Amino acid sequence: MEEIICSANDKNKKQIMAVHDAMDVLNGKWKISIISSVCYYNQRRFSDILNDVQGISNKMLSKELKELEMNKLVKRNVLDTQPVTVMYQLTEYGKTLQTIIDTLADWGTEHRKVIIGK
Amino acid sequence: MEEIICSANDKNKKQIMAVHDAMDVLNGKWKISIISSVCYYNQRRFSDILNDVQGISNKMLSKELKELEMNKLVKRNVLDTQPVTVMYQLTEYGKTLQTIIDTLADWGTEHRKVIIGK
DNA sequence: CCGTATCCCAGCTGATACTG
DNA sequence: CAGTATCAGCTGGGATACGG
Repeated sequence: MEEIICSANDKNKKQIMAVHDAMDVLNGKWKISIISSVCYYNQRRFSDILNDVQGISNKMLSKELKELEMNKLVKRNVLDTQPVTVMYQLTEYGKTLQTIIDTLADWGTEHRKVIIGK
Repeated sequence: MEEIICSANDKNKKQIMAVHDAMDVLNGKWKISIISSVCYYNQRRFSDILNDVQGISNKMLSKELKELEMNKLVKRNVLDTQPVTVMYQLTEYGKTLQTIIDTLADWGTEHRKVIIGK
């Protein structure tokens, strides 16, 4: 009986650690919003993301994108145009975040109704 | 045809806004980790959460819990013991976050494998 | 045990301006 | 367009100590 309780606790700890591991990569005020922009549009330019993510500055966007690149979640593509066009998209690995983003979008949609209802 | 593209874009915008709305409540370095602790244990004491959420200080935990209370995601229960015991649990509304937490835990579990694999 | 109070600093962040 | 540079303010967050 005690072992069951114990193993149940261990499982909880693991779940909590797993959430922590996920948040390690998704930390920062803007990261998840940026990912959602890139994710829903498949491809997205710097200035577009700047518009999508309400309130972010170019400095922060630049910084957060770099971190996402370092974590192999986002890929940067420079197109040979004049002036330069830069496209951001999710890497294959980044696409595994889709479920998380969708779940957040669903909850956010419902949450908005609750808030507006007040 | 153009209308389809346009409405598709509108849909993307809405999704991005929805994610943004969700993150509005889940902002802060620790909030999601705290919720996962309270959520997986159903009930959790202040000092337990302090242990679960690796790296958080009592000051930050106190502050974040207050914000979660204000947003009606977490409920605070004071038990009449000596010394006082305080239990935190998710409200009914907070429980609607379960799917998000689970999704994050799943991704985090896989992500950990990838990282350790390196 | 469950916090609050105080001190204090690194780094996050916004604003503005500037470059290729 | 896609950033970088610089300045300056604010806040997140640690350490420590204390109160109910």
